[in-house]
Amino acid sequence: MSLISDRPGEPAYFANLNPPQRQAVETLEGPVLVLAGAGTGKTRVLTTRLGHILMTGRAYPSQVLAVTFTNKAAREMRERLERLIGADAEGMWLGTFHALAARILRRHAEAVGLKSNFTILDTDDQLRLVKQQLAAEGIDDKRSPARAVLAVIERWKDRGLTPDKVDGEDAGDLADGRLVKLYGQYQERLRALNATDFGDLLLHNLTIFLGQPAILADYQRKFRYILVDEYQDTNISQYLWLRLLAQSHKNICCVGDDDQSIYGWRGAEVGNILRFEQDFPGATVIRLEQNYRSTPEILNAAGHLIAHNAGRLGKTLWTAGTAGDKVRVRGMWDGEEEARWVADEIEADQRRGTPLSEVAVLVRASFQMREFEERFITTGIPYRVVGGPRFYERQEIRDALAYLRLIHQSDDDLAFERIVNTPRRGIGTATIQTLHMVGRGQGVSLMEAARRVVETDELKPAARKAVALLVRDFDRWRREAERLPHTELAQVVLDESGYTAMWQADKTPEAPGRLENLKELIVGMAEFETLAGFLEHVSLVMDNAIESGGDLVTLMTLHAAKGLEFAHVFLPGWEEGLFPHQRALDDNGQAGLEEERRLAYVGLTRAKRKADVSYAANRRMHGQWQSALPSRFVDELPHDQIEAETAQGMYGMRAPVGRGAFDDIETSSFGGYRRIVRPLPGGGPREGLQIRAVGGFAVGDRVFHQKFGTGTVREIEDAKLTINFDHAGEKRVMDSFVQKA
DNA sequence: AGGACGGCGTTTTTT
DNA sequence: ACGCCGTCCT
Repeated sequence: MSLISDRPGEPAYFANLNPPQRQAVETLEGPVLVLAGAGTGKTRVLTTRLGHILMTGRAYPSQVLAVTFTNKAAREMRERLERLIGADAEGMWLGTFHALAARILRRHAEAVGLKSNFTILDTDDQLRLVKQQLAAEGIDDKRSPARAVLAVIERWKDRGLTPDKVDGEDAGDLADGRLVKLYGQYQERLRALNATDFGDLLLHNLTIFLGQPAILADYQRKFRYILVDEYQDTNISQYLWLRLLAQSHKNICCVGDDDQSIYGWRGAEVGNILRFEQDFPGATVIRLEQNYRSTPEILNAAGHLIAHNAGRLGKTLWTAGTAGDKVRVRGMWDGEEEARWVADEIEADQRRGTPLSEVAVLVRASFQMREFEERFITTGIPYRVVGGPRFYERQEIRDALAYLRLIHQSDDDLAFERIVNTPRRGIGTATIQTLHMVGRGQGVSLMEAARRVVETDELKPAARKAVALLVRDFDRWRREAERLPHTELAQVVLDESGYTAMWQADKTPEAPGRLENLKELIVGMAEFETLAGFLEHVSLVMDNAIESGGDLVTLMTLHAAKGLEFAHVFLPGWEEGLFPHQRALDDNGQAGLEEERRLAYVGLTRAKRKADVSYAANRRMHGQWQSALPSRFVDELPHDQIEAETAQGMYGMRAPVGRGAFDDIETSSFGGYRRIVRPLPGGGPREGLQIRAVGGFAVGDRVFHQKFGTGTVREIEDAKLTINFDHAGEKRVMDSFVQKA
């Protein structure tokens, strides 16, 4: 394809852009916010804009910074850009926030007390570190679990807060008020290990930029154009990083969709996108609202739903496409019936010739997947599950990597601890304790401590011999690393350490698979030139690279579905408590609810032609049958434009939407969203968003439940009744599902 | 050093 | 209900 179009002076890549898309491509100077609704051609705009910058000679590739959130997005952007302009894109700084920050940090590591070969820790390592700290500080790890401590530290890092900037107030009662101190110690430990965690990559960049203006100025000059994808997912650190880099020329273009911000729980700050015009005065805001993906019915349903959110910039998606099917909503008796129904519908799709790869089931929580998998297996519907444990998170892979990390960087105590006695080589806890003492006492790493200890008689002869052997092995491997290609080195290390033999001797059913994975690891290493390059890849690119090709139904969480599209999308489990999830409501109130609603919006907008929402009255959760009401999101769909059905035998179910659902419930508008208020038997409306049940039950009442029969009310907690059923035993049910007997 | 038992949590996930 | 993790006991 020629880059010159029929119209002289008009590059061919402008063809097929609609006016706002074209404006987004051509507005190169100054801050630009592109509000790109779902399915509005965002990726095309991003790549064309990059191509335009390069092809018009406004900057060399090395002067363009293009930031994405995931490796997948970075890869796609690079591929599409290369398709557009070929090799001219080489040398561009295109990558994830973390990869780019790591690249910068390796150049200036000494500025924050690190060596440039620092290790990037994974969650396992971080947790181990925090646990050690809690133990050392004598903090009860029952009351202050390492997970929770780490979560608070990470949220601080997300907000760009170093230990000296944290105010201890928001630590709660975690760690007996010593959390800030713990954070400081944690950072010191990382430095001693010559390691960072993910948050540090950005945080250290900020420290360097703010502490060494000359370095910042270099990067400000270097990156003449900055492009950011999925801006609604950035956290405060990332925002600050971008703002510093863009400060002088302000040629920053952020693309995102506030309505698709679904990662607040891991530090993303939807406020970044909402505040863009204040943060970057004079910004051009461009809305991409023409949707090329979905039918008007789907867009309508999604638009009506998301309009219930208060905090949004506002966008209305439209399509030039022709009418399709209405979005369907179906109420089911239980999760099993729901799964059966979905499977039946998928078989109907199959008969109509819809490829299964165009069908997806999107769930709120992964436990919902089990029921669908079971049904798909019994029905013989081929499916794939997206998500789940990833290659680099497997035990055997982490072990193998620990060996390689330790060869590469012998200060890596966490790697040392991981493999010091794996396979068993007679180095027990007592010996490791001694190594720790020596290491701490002399201010050296465990590997160095081990080396020194074998020269003394601090250890029993057997242990001393084992440690000496280990040190000798690592010394040898480190020497061999100089001359052997890293794939061969890995092979040698796994064999000589006895690690391979350990799994060969293992007779559990998983063992052969683990050996396979180790082989795969070594094959994967071949793509990299150096061990360092490979390790960087592993820590930053924890991808599931394998995209299976077959014609399979996709089963995944709503979160995992962002950015994808399918002809037919099933959205099961739209029940209060599950979706919106109770925890989101409890932990984050109104903001939590709005994020759940955005998640529903993301789900709906994945559908190209058909969307099927469903809810079940009863569901087995945590081993108990739980009853639930249809999600409030069901009621937030445009009643007159959806097709609602309720399965037979739904006694006690609310009337199907579209025919007066919630007609008996008083509703009122509260700050732009609907709040459902219901008079309680013993008092006025209470805080919270629960839907209250009709009719007061009292302890001791005899009641009837469609599924469990008759029973006696034992306990009442809000709308939840604990009932002792005559035959089914004690169950907790929503009061709307029982009637007085 | 390895198994048994008890306690707890059980939304979403990238880098 | 269930699985995972940590501890304790052998």
